[in-house]
Amino acid sequence: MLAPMKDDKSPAGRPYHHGDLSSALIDAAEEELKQRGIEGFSMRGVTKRAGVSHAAPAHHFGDANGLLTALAARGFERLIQTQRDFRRRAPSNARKQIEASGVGYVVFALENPALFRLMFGSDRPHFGSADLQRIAESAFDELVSLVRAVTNDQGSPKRDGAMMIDVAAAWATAHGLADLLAAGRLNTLGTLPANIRNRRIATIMSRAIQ
Amino acid sequence: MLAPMKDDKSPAGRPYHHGDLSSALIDAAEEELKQRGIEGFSMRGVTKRAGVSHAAPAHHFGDANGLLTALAARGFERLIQTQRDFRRRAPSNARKQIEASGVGYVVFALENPALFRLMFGSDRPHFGSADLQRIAESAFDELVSLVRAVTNDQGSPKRDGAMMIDVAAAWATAHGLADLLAAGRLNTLGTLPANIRNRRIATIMSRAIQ
DNA sequence: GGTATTATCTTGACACTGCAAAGTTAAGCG
DNA sequence: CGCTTAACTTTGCAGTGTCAAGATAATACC
Repeated sequence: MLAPMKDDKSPAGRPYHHGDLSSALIDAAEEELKQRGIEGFSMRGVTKRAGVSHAAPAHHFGDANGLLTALAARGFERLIQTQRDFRRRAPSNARKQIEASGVGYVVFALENPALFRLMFGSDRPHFGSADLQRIAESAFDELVSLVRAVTNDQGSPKRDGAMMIDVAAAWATAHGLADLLAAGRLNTLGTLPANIRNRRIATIMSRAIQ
Repeated sequence: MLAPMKDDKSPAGRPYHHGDLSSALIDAAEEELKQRGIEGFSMRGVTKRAGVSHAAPAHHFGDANGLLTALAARGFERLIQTQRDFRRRAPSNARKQIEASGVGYVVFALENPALFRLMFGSDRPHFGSADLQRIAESAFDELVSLVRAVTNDQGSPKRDGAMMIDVAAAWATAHGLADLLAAGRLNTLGTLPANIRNRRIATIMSRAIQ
């Protein structure tokens, strides 16, 4: 007679307890987002990918927006990382650093368009969440310190008001290029080979800080 | 005995044929969009506002995205109009004109944040539609001719490649400011009084064209 | 080790959504 | 008047997010 084989699998072919469902759901959610975009994103699609029931995420994330909040936080981590990668390969002077940071921002958006839109073009993540707020703020803080480094390099540190303009100009330039390119709205620039495109992005970034 | 009173009202209290349902639906859709955002937008909510059955729009717009396409087209018309309004009140020299155009772009986004997001941050409108494509292109063309005017003013007209950089820089700057400010992400700038804020936007715009 | 508790996951139900099909009303036109 | 067609309603269906209740496994405690 057959043993009940209760040791590792349920009759459905998978263990009742997933083990690491929380991060598996974030992975599945990113895949779902990549393939169907925010506007096609569905919780039941995510759970299908992860092979669990449609109500499984509730315990970990509350509702769908809770899962998207965690996904957005992962996005900000990756954005920061991409910017650092580009800065590491750039000359160490402050202006080149901020140009590289802007190029990293745009490259992130091009490599993760749906995630970028979740982070900056959606109301679904809960931006009041402590985790998300902290990581998003730290991305902003890096920008501010880069701008400060530029103005310090120039000998005469600017007043706060003037520096605020530089911060707004730098962020807006990177963000505008990122959003338009990721949406395919700026194809005269977007269809160029990556290295040439990135040089031009750096040129445009350099104008923002004066 | 009662007359069937078939002259003007149905038993539901409204005429069976609306008369101008098409534009009434676009109005209702804009209100729905303003109140619930793209991500809360629902066709049934729109028809409730317009006081018709939930399937009434199908005849005029096909599906929900068809209605959003018409709404996006109205958005581009209003964007162009706002930019023209700001240019009309600005000095006629080319640089001031492009600065004013950028300020108009941002002001439009601040006054119509949900519409702006529909136009630039959504995949739902059918951007291949002839009407929408034409009006969106004409907005882009105005930008290109403004940039050309600047470079012509400077005596030596630039080559196409250089002008393309100026176009990308100007659009990205305006778009980045618009998107970030409308999303409340740039509050050091966004919370200033409108006239001061607009002067700073013009300053940032002026850096984009060199 | 055995039992109670708690965390994790499933099942079922509900209201809402967009869309398609079929029916109803009115308008245009001979 | 009658026919055709446009405009709108009703009905039905599959898919969605969320809630409540149940099932199962891990853990805590004795």
